[in-house]
Amino acid sequence: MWEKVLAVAKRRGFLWPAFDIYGGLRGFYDYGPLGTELKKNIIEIWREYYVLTEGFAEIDSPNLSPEMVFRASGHLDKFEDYMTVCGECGAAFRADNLVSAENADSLGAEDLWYEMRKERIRCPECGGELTKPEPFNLMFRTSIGPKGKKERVGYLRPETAQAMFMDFQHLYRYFREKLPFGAVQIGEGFRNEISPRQGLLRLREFNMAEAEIFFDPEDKIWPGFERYRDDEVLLLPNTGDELQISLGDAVKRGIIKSEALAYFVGLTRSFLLKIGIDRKKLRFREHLADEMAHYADECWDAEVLLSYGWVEVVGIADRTDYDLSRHMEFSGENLKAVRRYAEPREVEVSEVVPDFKKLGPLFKGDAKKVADALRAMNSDTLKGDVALEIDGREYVVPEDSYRVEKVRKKVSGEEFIPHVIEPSYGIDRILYAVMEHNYHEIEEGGETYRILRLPAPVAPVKAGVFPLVPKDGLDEKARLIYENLRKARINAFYDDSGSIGRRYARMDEIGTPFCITVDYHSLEDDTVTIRFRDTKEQVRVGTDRVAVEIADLIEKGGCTAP
RNA sequence: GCGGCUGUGAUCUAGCUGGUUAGGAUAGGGGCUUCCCAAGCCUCUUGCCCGGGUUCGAAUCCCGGCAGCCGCACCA
Repeated sequence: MWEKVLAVAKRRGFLWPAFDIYGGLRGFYDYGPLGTELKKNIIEIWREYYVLTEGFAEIDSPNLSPEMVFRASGHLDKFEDYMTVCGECGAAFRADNLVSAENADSLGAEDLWYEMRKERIRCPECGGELTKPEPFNLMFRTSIGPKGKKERVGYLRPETAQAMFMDFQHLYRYFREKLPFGAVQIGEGFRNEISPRQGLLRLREFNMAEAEIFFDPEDKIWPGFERYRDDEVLLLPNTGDELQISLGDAVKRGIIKSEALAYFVGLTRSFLLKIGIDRKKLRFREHLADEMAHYADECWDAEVLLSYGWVEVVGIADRTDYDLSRHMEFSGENLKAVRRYAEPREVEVSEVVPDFKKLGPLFKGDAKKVADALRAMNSDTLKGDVALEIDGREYVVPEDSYRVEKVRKKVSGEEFIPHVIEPSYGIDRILYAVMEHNYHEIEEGGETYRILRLPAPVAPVKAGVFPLVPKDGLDEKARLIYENLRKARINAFYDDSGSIGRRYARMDEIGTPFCITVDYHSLEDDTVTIRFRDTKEQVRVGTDRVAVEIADLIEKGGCTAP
């Protein structure tokens, strides 16, 4: 099946293997003119959901990041696996899975190699000799800046998400310090897959659309949940069997842990159906504990049934406070939000008050550093002389150079690290799925007739415009209609070659929902026919009404006569 | 990365026990014809995955690479 879909995609200009004239390279595709348009339309509808409807803020950040970002995000550690290969049968294994040491996954190449030899580990498949473990990271590494001292290690991002965490402070302020809010980013991600396969399903450079929704972990009630509460979804929880259930009930029964997460399951489902995913071939599967990403606490994948089997197209993960905490730790910046009280409260807190009259003479220029360190200590347990270590130097602070005081303070709120829910969409996979789910073959007189039944809003070409025959002024009239459609920002396609049937067929194959034909009748009463892809029905409308009608039909999304 | 199968115009394919200008169909362009669903006629365009070897001569045999499919492994 995918061969057929990809064959049409290639022939008609949706997708081409990249670098084709040099033999191609696995895991890279070019989008042709129709594919680019289709992708654009899918992304535009995604924006309608996330940016226009939800009011989330879209940002756009670099593809290339300095190393520290992925130290903080965990991608460098968690994703640097050590691979060992069998010299006999060629099977590859993760070295840390073979050795019995408890901390195996944190060992380096040398230690793993030592362990492997100590335990006399051989190939679990055939008993052959294994090679020394080699680090393997799925991120593309490069260097930033000129060679030499100023050179820095950089990586192409494996997800767009990190920028939204790093920009948290800006975003928080942008949203007037109110939670929940969301940020989105649409862009490329890069993963150096060992073995890309199956067309668009595993690319090394791919398009993703991600949203990060920041919220107060004590308040996972989601304001707009009503919108999807009664939607029936097919769920596959990690604890039991597949079930059809409304999202409201799924939350009530604890199958999905929060309304917030369930909301994005509902939103995702609505989006996927709108762009043409077959509702019978869509389910949401909960990750098993051991397949969860290092940052996730709960994760539901939207999966679509393709000829390859069930394929993940969207991951909706509860990333908790993992990312913000890590970036706080690695950057030293404060990435917290404030939970404001209705009324500022008076609270009594104990505080360390350094006595500079004593500290000054004692520590001279270091006095301020010492005082800061003192203030940072737990005032409840502080007593007596205090030994401090700052920047490798030891200080002993005598008991009489500070005091602990109870202070009454006005507190207007408390700080906390927001939690994050992340719906992450693989655009390329979705685009392929939309094509496959809408690809139909009809046998007609021994010939195979292909129709791509794309919903009108995603179809790359909205309308074909034809003169029934290219003479007697029919062609001029058709060209005029074509021009008018384009002026109305409707992507139309003019064609006067060959027979009318052939032209309809061409449009059907690329998923064009409507065809407008100028016939001899048009010359008399200034009407033309609109032909509907899915039913081949035709209706007549006035020439001056065409652009409005088509715009209206696209809006409605259907592809049959009204 | 390993193993199996495979690679001929845009697509499907013939040729592949080595031997002239690689044949067909579909698609595509131009023209004729045509009053609504791949009709017909004329005409034209595009190809042996890449590199090396064997040979007088390679699409054909051998080696390597690249790519595709399937299986294994991997997949934050």
